Amino acid sequence: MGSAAVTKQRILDAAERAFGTYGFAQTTLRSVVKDAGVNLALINYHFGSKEELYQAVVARMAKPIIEAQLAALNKIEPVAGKPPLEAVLDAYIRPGINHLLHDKKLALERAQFFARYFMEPIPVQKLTDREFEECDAPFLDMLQRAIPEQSRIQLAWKLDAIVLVLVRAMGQIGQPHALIKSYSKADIDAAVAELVAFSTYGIKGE
Amino acid sequence: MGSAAVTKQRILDAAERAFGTYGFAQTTLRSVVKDAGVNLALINYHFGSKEELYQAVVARMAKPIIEAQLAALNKIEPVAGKPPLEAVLDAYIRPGINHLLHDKKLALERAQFFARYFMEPIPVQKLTDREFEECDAPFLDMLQRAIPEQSRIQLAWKLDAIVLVLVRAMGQIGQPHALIKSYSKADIDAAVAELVAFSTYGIKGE
DNA sequence: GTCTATAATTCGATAGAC
DNA sequence: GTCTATCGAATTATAGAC
Repeated sequence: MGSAAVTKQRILDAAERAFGTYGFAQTTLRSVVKDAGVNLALINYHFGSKEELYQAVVARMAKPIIEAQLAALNKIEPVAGKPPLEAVLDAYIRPGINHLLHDKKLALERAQFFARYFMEPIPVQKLTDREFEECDAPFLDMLQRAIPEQSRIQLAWKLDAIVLVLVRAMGQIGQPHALIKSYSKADIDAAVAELVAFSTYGIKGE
Repeated sequence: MGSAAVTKQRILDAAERAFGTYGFAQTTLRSVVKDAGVNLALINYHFGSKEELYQAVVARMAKPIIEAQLAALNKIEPVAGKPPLEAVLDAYIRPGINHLLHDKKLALERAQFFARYFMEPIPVQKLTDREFEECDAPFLDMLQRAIPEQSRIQLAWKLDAIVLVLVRAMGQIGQPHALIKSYSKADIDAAVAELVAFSTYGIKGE
């Protein structure tokens, strides 16, 4: 890999940490280049602007998660003509956690960025509106087949709520009362099971 | 009320709107005074700094909500020696929503501020760490009496998740797929019922 | 208490040398 | 591609008149 590619990656890594910790508005490009060990002007050279840097960080993170989620969704086997609710939620929750936490050295910063990403003010959210959009529709379709008696609006806010809880759980790893106790595979699997159960019964409502 | 008190209130109202819409970092004091119709220098005269203004807004909002939640908690009647889970969650969820949405003219901005408040980066959260702290312990105590078979850590992350979902619901009022469709009492009551059900079954996990 | 005017920083972005 | 140096804009905070 050429030194330019290395520079871009160092900037993206440092930006991920900064945006995840301080949010978009409170992140300064000067702190990013200091952390990355590169020159200030290189951000604008490689990415154009602060907003485009943010979009690049989001895009790099979203791509593998969406691919994993859709792959899991397509593997669901219907039971009695319906996809099992628990399987749909598992396909939604597990790939994101697994991918984000796979590399233990990067897990915390990825989780924190992901948590912060969903909590930006609307003007910042508009910068990356369409990144995860392609994933919501197919999951909502499958949810409606799993629970036809609930409206799409009900399922939509519940799915949104699950993303929130999921993101919250990842952002709090290591803190005293966190759901995910450590980055070990056992703790992660246990947490996923709890999240899927919480979501399944919460959504089913019975 | 003297004109100084009017000025302070106008600043607090405008700050609530701005902080709720743009977050702490992206809110400029210039936009606040423009919205409030007062002079820029009066913010520092009355509140000292941007951070202290933010703390004042949070304190004004938190006080009545906490009082209402604790009052509702104390009214719970045990059934067979245990407080009913649904009653505990109702006492947690309903007072906040009712107080925030009571005044229809202020409901949207209050809800949005409340949603944004929970989603600020850690440096901003530190400014107001202790505001809602006194409310968590008594509710966790009551939850443990309601479901003794679950650990305090399990109940803690689930209660935290419910706050998140609640806050999310309030912050999205009026948007297309929102849980709370309007500020009418009927829509609010319906949403509270759905949230309580979602939380009850999600927490119970069966 | 309220205003005008401005000080003192800080930030994103860029020009131009290498 | 990478660097230094700096511009121009925007911000918080404040000094001083009224």
